[in-house]
Amino acid sequence: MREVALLAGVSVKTVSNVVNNYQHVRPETRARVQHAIAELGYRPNQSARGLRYGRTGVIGLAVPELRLNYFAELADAVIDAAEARGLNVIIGQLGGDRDREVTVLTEGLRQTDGLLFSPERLGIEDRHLLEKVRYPVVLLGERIFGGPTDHVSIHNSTAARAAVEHLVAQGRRRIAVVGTHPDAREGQVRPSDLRLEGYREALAAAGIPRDRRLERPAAPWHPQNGADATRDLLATGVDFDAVFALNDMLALGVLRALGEAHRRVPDDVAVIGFDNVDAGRFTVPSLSSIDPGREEIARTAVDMLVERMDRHVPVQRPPRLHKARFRVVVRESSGGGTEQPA
Amino acid sequence: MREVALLAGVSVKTVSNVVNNYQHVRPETRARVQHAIAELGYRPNQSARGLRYGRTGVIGLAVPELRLNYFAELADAVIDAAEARGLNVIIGQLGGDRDREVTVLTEGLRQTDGLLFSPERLGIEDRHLLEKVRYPVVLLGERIFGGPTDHVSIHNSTAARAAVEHLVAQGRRRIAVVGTHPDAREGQVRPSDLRLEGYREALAAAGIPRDRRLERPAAPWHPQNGADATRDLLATGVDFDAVFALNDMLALGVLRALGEAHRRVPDDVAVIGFDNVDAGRFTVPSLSSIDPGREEIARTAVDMLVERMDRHVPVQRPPRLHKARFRVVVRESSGGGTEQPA
DNA sequence: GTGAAAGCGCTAACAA
DNA sequence: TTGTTAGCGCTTTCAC
Repeated sequence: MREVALLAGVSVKTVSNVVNNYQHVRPETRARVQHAIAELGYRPNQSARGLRYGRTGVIGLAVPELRLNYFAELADAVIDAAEARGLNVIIGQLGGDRDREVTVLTEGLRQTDGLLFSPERLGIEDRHLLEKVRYPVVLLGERIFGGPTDHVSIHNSTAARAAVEHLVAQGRRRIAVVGTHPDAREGQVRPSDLRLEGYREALAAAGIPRDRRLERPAAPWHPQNGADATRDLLATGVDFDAVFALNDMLALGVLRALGEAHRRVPDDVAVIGFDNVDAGRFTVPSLSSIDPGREEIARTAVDMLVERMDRHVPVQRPPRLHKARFRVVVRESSGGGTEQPA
Repeated sequence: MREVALLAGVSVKTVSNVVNNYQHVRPETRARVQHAIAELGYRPNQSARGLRYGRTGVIGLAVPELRLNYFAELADAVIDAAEARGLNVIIGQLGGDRDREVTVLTEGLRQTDGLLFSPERLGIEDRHLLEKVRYPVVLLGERIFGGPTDHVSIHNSTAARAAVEHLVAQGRRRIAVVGTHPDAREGQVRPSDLRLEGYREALAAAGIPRDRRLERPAAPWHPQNGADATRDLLATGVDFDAVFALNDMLALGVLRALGEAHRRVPDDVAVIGFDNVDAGRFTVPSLSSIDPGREEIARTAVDMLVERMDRHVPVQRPPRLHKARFRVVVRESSGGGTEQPA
């Protein structure tokens, strides 16, 4: 910067003014400075700026794994939402490692002003960790509720109920659910429990008796486990005409296992998933699902974080919980077929 | 930091020593400082560190879109490779926007020491842009060759040839290719051209005459376009017993269109893709593909970048081109089926 | 409209 | 083993 000032024959302050688009700089001076900048290939040192401003303009996003479609699509949306506010995003992978989740949460990601945190292992019982965090955090997901931070989540049970109600509306009565986690611990709330709850509510509302043989455990939620659970279900010989997979990855496995067993989808068995990942649009048949409103989640979370990072906010607001709007997306696997195949 | 020093009754330097795990600190002093740190919730200011060190410890990764499986999986691998070297990663999405690619390349991502750059629009003709870049850049992908920076790429034509040779080895003779880009411009080298070249080489080597009706254009490489191209191919009525999709996204669409047309895979038509994205493991039938060695790509690229960022490297090395090892992954869609389905 | 100087938080060099 | 000082590159304040 000093060199630029020297070359342009001005002070560093004027260079700074030009770089920051300060209004009151004579056009001629501005041009001379810009020329010098180009000449020397000067790039402002962002660390120095960050030091001066007290903020880096970078936020962190911590997710389990980027190769899981859901999180890749979430990260995509978060990056775009952050960009719209002039922020960059550092992405950290937690990798299903509890210790790592604790470390990232308590220390934050380097060089960031705040963190969007989507844990996979931490639960309600770790809520106290959030109390101690010294920088702005917005929580994503369903693992922890009632913490001291802002939180963006989805209508798990309501959306699950809507999914099953859709199956019921298609005339299905023997509706299996794949992906339950039977080893519930007291105080733990997991997406699987909430979605199962919605499933049961929908059955009850339709006057369909619950049949525990139709509730199949599968964890973690990967296609392999969805396929295995479906094979188990088929092996029991119990009758069913629909499957609600608790997420789309499971649903991919369900479709696969049904295909292997020559059950036609949706004729013999209707299938609906949860998350509406891109992959579901490309299967044969295409997969019905619940769209959790990823753009809304990303936008809201970034907005909340920005607000918490902003020191100008006079009063510290109490923590907010935002649940994004969801949507039932009907595709071929549940008898829709109106939507363009891909 | 001053406050911590005050509370612990030491100088800021000692606090610094403790924070940086400097060896020669008396255990008792260290404990006192650590206590003060915990007490005050002190977190080192990374901007100040970055300013002092002349580096931020953050690198940038610029890719077209994170929701495209290939790039999500690449980003996953890059983040892990960077983490292994103590670096964080800021991810920028280029979104198929040429101007944005130019901006990101020339300005870099904020707060980063270097950039891994995987453009989608810039081509050979933009090589000169790379000349002007004032910070370490490693190029990823197949769009630009012969530039002044290090470059990590894959054996496009060789791998494509191996894919088609695999189909030939399965006894296929009427092998279609989906995903060509017919509007070649002079001097442009695109992955599609390189892979098509490999396809033709394999046919020639097997003594199979080339049939232009079997070369189907599709762009961009999305499932929808793969499906459309396959439907077109089917509509022409020309005979074929295998399809080489130039990437896996196209292949998903190919599988879909074949399924709709009741062509059995692999019995009637064998299919192989390129990229080996996770999604290919979960289709019915599972998808054969070319594994481009993502871990190797990520590791090599990060290593090269780190080396260029390191001022201790005495001589500036000439630009290097590393082509990662690939692997033909045989799954059900090309008559394999030995690999575990999911 | 432009310049001079102070200081953001940290660590390397040196001193004690 | 610990303390003091200078300065990394920038922007803010206050002169001019």
